[in-house]
Amino acid sequence: MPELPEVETICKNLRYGTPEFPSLVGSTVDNAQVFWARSLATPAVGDFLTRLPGQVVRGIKRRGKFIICNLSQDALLVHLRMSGDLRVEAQASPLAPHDRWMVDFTNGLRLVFNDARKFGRLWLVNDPQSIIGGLGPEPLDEAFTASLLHQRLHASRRQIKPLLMDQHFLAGMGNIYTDEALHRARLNPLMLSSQVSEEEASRLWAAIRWVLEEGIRRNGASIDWVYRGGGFQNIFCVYKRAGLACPVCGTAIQRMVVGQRGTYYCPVCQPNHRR
DNA sequence: ACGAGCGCCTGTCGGC
DNA sequence: TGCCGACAGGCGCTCG
Repeated sequence: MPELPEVETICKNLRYGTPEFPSLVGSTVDNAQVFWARSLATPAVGDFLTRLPGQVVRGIKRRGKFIICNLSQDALLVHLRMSGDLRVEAQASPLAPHDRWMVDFTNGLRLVFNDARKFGRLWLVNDPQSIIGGLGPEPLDEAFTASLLHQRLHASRRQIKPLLMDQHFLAGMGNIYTDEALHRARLNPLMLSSQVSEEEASRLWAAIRWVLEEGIRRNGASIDWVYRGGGFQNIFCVYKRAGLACPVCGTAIQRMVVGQRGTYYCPVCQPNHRR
């Protein structure tokens, strides 16, 4: 579910606070509770519960789709996967269905992880690199240039869509933003990465940056019952729009399956010339 | 070095 | 109304 812009939005709320709650930064952990043990990837629950109390939140950042909460000793890493969500609230608030774990702070704040599908994961580690070390470039970093993208595309011969969604190739793209970026760049999702020209790579680079930046500007996309408040879904060109008119040319958007994922594209704007 | 299939889970929606 | 399959923002595994 959440892709880079949704994760960034959640991160910002934790880091800077919201109208309702202040930033988590500076808070000291009082205690933690785990309601669904499999949400915790590492360490074992007992370790987790004893290591956390007393640690202070030093900072909160994002890498790809990971939320990294730097503590005085360790780092807390959260991956939301398909349906995960993090919220801050007062400790008097009632728990909600699907709450999987929570951390209470000595200042009365509570961080809660809600995850209907139970795919989300949490790690408490000394070295975050052990978890996120294999991630590809950060798409909004200055270091991620059009020529780097072109070069990396030519390093493999894969269908472009699954490659863009491979977190080792590029960190943060998911199903929605990939479909939107490919449409904006006028590239067919099945196109082989090694056949993307320099000009096409340049278009794709600009499209990736645009959809991610616009997604962040609009606080992500709200699709289901989670991630309320985002607005990116209002400007989808292709995603979940099968049968509707392409906003560029008016042709009916089509759906196909690529790499086991529902894939939306315009057959006219994104023709499949080469395979 | 690839892609396909599947497991992990719960909820929603459309068709019959 | 109720049941049943398809599908959903992700990712790691095995198997050709």
